[in-house]
Amino acid sequence: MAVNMNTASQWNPLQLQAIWRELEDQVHPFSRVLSIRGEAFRQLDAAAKLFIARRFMEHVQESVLYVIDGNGIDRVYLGAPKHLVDGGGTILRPPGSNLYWIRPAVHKITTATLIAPPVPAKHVKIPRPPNAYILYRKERHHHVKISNPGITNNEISQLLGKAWNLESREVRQKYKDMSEKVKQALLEKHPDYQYRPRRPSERRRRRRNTQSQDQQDNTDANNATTSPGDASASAATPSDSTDAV
DNA sequence: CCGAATGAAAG
DNA sequence: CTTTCATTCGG
Repeated sequence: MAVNMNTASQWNPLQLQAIWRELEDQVHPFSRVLSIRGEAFRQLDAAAKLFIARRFMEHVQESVLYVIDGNGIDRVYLGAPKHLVDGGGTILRPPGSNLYWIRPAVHKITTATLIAPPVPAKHVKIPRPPNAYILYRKERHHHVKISNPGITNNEISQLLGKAWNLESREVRQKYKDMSEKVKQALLEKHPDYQYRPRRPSERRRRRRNTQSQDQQDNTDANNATTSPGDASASAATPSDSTDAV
């Protein structure tokens, strides 16, 4: 496993064909992942792996990856990562190591310990980066709570919200910079991160009314969410009773 | 889950 | 413009 990627394989073309024919038995219209015995895989050099991968790619028409089985079976899989995590599996990459695929946990997980580093899986939810005020509040939360026995979190928010607005631009800028750094660190760790808020529909109904909402109509003080725009959504207001999770 | 603050991001 | 959600944690 050295540097030669583009050099010729130690296997001649005829041998490569033979290796491929054996694996090709697994190929059918619905197979998206190839299974290769660990022992056989270790016989392959870089060029041979590339040869096989390209052949398989002709069938699946997508980028593929070699992934070592992390469930205790001496086996390697070739395919797009998404097919390995579809059923809830996880692909882990211990630092400086190969990729391991962890099965959801069907019957027996014998060698789960093989993969110690808690590298986040593909689809774990990444929390959004905190904004300047959130960092400010987080930093002072404990102190405020200690200083004001019995204070509630909501009151802490009110207190620190006031304090925040009274802070100098320098102080606020300091936290703004911090939030920016936190965000950059997150993007570095998760280059594909994207804030994806759920649609209002798939979450709860009524949200609190903010500034200048005014009392347009006091028939139902509980019903907010009146769009100021037009009459398109006036009558509807679907679901209102049960939202929850 | 909600709320209470602020602000980033998305629609 | 609107809403979600990042922080906190008792209700």
